[in-house]
Amino acid sequence: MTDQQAFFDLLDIMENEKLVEAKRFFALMRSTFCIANLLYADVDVLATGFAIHWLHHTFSACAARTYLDEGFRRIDPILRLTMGGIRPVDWATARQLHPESEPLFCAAAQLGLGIDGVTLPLPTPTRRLAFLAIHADVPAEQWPAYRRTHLRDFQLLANLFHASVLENDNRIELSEHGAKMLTHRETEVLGWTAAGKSYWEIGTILGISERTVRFFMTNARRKLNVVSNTQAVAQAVRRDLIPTF
Amino acid sequence: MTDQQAFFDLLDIMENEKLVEAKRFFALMRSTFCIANLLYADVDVLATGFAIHWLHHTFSACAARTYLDEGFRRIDPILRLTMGGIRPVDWATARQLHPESEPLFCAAAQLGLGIDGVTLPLPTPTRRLAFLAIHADVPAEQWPAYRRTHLRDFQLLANLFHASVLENDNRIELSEHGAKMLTHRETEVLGWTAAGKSYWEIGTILGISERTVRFFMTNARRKLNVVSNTQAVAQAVRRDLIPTF
DNA sequence: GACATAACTGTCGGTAGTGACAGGTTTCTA
DNA sequence: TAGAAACCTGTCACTACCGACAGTTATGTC
Repeated sequence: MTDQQAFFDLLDIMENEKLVEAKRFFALMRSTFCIANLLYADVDVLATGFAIHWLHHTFSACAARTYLDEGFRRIDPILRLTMGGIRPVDWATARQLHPESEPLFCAAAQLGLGIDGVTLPLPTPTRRLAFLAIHADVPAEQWPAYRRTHLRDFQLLANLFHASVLENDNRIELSEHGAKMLTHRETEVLGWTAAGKSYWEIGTILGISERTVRFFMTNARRKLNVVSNTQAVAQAVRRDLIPTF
Repeated sequence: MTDQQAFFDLLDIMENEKLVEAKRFFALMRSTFCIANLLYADVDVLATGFAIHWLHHTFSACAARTYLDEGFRRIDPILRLTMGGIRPVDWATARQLHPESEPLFCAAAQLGLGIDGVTLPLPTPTRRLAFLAIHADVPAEQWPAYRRTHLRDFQLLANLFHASVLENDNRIELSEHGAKMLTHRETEVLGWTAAGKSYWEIGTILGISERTVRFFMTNARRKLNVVSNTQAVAQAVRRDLIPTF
């Protein structure tokens, strides 16, 4: 089987080369398998609005724009299923499970995109979640057999590509580095917030203005590198930064 | 190829059955591939000393005792590499990279265990890390070809088994507290709120409406007898009602 | 004297959270 | 077969939060 040999060649590359560019990986995938399009995204699920760390795809600019403009992200059942588990997500299955997402699939059909594909969740232990979406280029009737044969190939290669991306991601973890100490007032205000007090109440308790309470909370949020008071309190309690009362 | 068919049968089982017991998975793996032993462990990397959540293996009691008694865990280079990345870890490679771990491999040889095997890291987004160690039962000279052929099978099947374990593990959390005050959904929503997510984002993550997220949070607030989400999270973290992430 | 840090205050506009209203389904147990 | 419990959804009115704008004063250290 020459098919087999192509896979093994690709496997050798993915296992032995330190860095494999997305463009190259995608090209190799498309030449090895019957793939129409690929999409790889690395998402920080801790950040607000799912901050995307890393994104590469081979879809047309038109298709990408439609997806974003129509707000399909909000109803995309594939995304939901991908975020919620670690099993491969079949697009057809996702479509069946969420009939409300028909507009998305109709739009995809109009753009000439097939509906046969699979998305592989690629979790990491650091609360980031990546996935590789694979859009097959085979007739619908051949899809089940194609999927069954190549899912294992996709899973392994996706994992190796994901490993390559992570290993070459030089981002510095700011959580430890930027963890400045909180001032007295910041600790105080955080403590009262954890006790369920509103800004106005805390201002009254401490004899300062509501605005100033907000100022301290904003500083605390920045120092803890979080986006909401709730998250700040969760961090502070876990790190034992505020006294229990 | 009957070999192929056996793999596909196993794949069908792993994809379609809700719960696959470790014992059965291991038996199926051993009958499908030339495998001597298997070990699956699910580890909480945040807990002190790597608390093991879930563990199953087919090694002999003697081998397991030797491993523990000799403190091999501390010098086990396979474990290190597994914890530190997401690529498959070859035992031979680990041995080469860490010559100081020779005692471990010598002991393994004395117990009649081969040294050809591979360990697959299986990360989750919740700071837990599992792995499946596969100890091959093929002559050393056949190992490279065997590995190349079946690594993809192992990767996919390991992922599916891991998914099965995770999906069936969520229900036994908090059992130590006896009176489980919060429901599963309430705990889940509280956890995401502590992570700084908005109602809309949580709804997207869990695949439910924003309104329903609000419903769960309202119930959680009432049960915890607090007035704000922030206070609820503070209480929940202090009482260890939500997992740390 | 320049600089850094902590404490403090005001306004505006937008988004997120909150309570109270009123429904629904599924699943399990008495 | 009734009822409880968990899960799920919608709308309205109101309040709280949050980022970005633009400041002041006091206390230190180099």
